[in-house]
Amino acid sequence: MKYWLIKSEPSVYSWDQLVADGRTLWDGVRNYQARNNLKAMSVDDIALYYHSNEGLAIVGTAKVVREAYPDPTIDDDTWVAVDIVPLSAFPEPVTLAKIKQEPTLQSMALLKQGRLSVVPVTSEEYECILALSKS
DNA sequence: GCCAACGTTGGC
DNA sequence: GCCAACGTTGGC
Repeated sequence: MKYWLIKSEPSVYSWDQLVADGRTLWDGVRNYQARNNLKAMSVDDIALYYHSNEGLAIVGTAKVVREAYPDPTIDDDTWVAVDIVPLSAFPEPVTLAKIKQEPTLQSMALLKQGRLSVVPVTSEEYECILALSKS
């Protein structure tokens, strides 16, 4: 079991939209590092769902239900997509500001590599964020 | 809306 | 193969 964090701009595809759809394909990744992270995902891995640009917070968790396959939105098998379903919505969104204040989370890939849209999360970081989401 | 960070492209 | 120029992302 691995943990990830995936970013989406709410104006493009929000958490609410994911919940409404029940399932979606995570496509459109055009960055090699992010692509490699997508490829490293396994079924049942959990991804924290982060709203970038607006919200600036992790709002819930999603589960990987299909491993990387060629991105159907582009005619180039360099790029891949995965399928995810919503798992649980956070009672309290965990904001970026909060993450920056938390000593345990200082080394998160989210902070180190701000521009990467798919980043790995350690189990320690995951547990910490989960705890913050309940406060 | 601005700007910093950083990945990618292309000329040499 | 290096590095400058450029484009994109995302926080503020």
